[in-house]
Amino acid sequence: MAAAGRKGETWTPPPPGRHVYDYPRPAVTVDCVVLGLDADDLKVLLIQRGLEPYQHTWALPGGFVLPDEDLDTAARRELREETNIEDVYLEQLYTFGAPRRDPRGRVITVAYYALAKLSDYRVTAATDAESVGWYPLDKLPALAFDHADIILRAVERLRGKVRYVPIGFELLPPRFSLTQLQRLYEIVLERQLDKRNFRKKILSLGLVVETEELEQGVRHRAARLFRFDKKKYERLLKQGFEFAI
Amino acid sequence: MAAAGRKGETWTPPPPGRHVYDYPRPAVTVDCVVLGLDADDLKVLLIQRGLEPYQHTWALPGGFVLPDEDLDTAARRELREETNIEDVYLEQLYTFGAPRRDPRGRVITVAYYALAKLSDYRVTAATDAESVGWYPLDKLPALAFDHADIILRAVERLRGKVRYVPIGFELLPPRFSLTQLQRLYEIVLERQLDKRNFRKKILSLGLVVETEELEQGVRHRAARLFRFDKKKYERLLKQGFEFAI
DNA sequence: GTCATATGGTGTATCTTGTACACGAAGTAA
DNA sequence: TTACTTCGTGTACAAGATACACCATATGAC
Repeated sequence: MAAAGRKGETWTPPPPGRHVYDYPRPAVTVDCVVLGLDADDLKVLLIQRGLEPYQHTWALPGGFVLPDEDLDTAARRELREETNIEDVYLEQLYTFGAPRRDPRGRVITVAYYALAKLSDYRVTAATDAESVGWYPLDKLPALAFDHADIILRAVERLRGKVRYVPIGFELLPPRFSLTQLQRLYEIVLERQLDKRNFRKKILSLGLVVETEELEQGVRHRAARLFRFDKKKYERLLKQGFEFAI
Repeated sequence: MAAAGRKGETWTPPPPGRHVYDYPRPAVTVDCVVLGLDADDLKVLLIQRGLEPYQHTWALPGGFVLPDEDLDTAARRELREETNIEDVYLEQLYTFGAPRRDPRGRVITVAYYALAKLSDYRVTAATDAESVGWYPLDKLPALAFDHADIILRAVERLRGKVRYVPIGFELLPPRFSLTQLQRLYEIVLERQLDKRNFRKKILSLGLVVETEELEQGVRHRAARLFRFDKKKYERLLKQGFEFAI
C-alpha cells in the first residue's frame, strides 16, 4: 500500500531522525495493480491496510522504495512480501504525485501493473495478517488514497495494449483452449467476438499452437488446449512482425 | 536537467540542513524530452549543463519537483524556466530510478515528453546563460546521466503512439500541406509512404480539412494547406471512433 | 444404451480496406 | 517560351474483415 508503515522483513530500519537534507524531499513508494482473469471477469488484487492512514480500508499492495533498490525490484519485492505473488508479468504504469494524495505529506508513487494467472493464486478471501482479496473491477470497495484512479489507468493500459502486444497470455494458464482465449479478449475489450473469425485470425498469426492435451474435468466435449509460442514471437518481432487482434 | 543544482528564480531556498526524516528519501526530479520536427528529421531539445556533475555536458531540461507542486506542473515549469517553451503537448513518459543513475546519490526522475512546433522555437544555437540547442536524433552529443536512454524511450513512445492517436499534428504548424504531414509520418515511422494512398487514407478519416490558404514562398506550385479538426476528433472519440494511420 | 444437454469445431460468400502504380496541371525562374 | 519542381489525382487487384449455421463429441441422467 502506498506509503504504509514499513513492514519488518529482514531489513533493519536505521534509527529515526537521522536523514537530513538541504531541501524537502518527497517519500517515494511503489504500488502494484495486479489483474487476474476469473471465469467471467477481470479482478484486481487488494489488501486491507493494517495501519493508519486508511486503516482497514482496501488498497493496492505496495510500499516504500529502499535506498539502494531499483523501482522494478521494489515493486516485485512488495508484491512478494504482501501477497506472495512472484514471477508475474510486471510493467511500470504511471507515476502519481499530486501534492495531497497522501494525508501524511508528500508521497509520490510509481505505479506498476501486473498480470497474473488467477488460478495460481487462490487467496480468494483472507490469507495473511491483513486480508488479501480479488475484487471484480465493477464491484470495487472503497479504496485508500488515489488507488481507484490508479486501477482505472491500469485497466485502460491493458485494454490499449492487449490488441497490439501478446500480453493476454499472461492472464491464462500455459495451456488454454481457444474459447478461453476468446473470452479473455471479450472481457478485456468489452465486446463480443465471432468464434470462427476469432479462431481464423488467431491461428493465422501462427503464434498459438496446438498441443496434444485436452481440457479436463468438464461435463461436455473437452476442448483442445493450445499454447503461446513465445520464442517464435520473439523471433518474428526482430523481423518487424506486428501482432494485432 | 536531472538533479542539477536549483537555479535562482523567484523561489527562495530554505536554510540548508533543515529537512529531517526517519528514513532516507530519494530526491525527485522531472526531465523533459522535447521533440521537434525539422525539414528532414526529428530533433530533441538539449541544454548544456552549467553545474557539476556533468558540467558543460548536454542534458535534458529538467529539475527538482517543488514540495507542493504537481509532477506535470513541475515539468512545464522547468521547460519554461530553462528553454522558454510553453503551451506544448506534454505527457508523462516513464520514471527512471536506477540507484546509481546520478553520481550525487539517489535521484528518481519522472520523465516527460513534449512535442513542439520547432518553427516556433528558433533557439538554434545558444540562447541563455547555458546553451540550448536542437539536436537530430541520429547525431546526439554525449549526454549526462541516463538521458540517452530517456530520449530513446521517448522516441519509441512517439513511434508507437503516432499511428493510433493524432498527436503528429502537435509537431506541425496549425496549417500544413498534406506533403508535410506525410513527411512527418515518414520520418517518425521510418518508412516511405505512397502519396496517393496516404492522402486517400487521411482524407477518408475526415479529420483533416481543407482551408482556403496556400503554401507561401515556395519556388514551385504552392500546395493547399489543411488543418486538423480537433473538435470533430473529440466528438468522434466519445462515440468510440478509432484514429489509425 | 439411448437420449438430452452443452460446448467444440469447422467453411464460404461478400464487403471493406490496403496496395501498387504514372502522368498532366500549376506555379516559378531564367 | 522553356525548363524545372512539386501538386494533385484514379483504377485494378489483393488481402483481410465480417457475417453467418450446423454437425461432432463428450457427459450425465434415466
